[in-house]
Amino acid sequence: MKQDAHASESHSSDTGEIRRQALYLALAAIPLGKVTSYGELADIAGLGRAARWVGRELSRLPDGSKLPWHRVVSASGRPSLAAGTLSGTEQRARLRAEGVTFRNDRLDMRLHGWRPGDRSG
DNA sequence: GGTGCGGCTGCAG
DNA sequence: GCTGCAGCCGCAC
Repeated sequence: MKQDAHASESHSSDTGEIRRQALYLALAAIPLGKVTSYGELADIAGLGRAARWVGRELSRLPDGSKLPWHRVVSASGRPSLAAGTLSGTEQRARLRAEGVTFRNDRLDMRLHGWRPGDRSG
């Protein structure tokens, strides 16, 4: 059966909110010292291929957020943020602080890459 | 309700 | 390994 529209007063953007929370949950699930890609994170959150949307949401996160946004990098293992930017520098600093080693502005996804069910964490 | 855009991704050169 | 191009999904005009 289908629920009537006026039954859910927050129908205007509840789906978007749920997706956002799913994203936050998936992001919070990334263990320390591990990283994941935008596409992977989107898949984990059940968003499919909405990798770009993930990146956009991460950029909208407040500075005081407890979420490990710095653990999200591109699939190639390179931070999407430019090294010259403030956020880019902070991302690299946080990752290195967690034990992630960089090599030529890139990290080893085979070593630091995380996926749901990974026993490394 | 259609169009454009995005912190991406995968493939080809 | 880097650059260029097309595909994808969801959000903001």
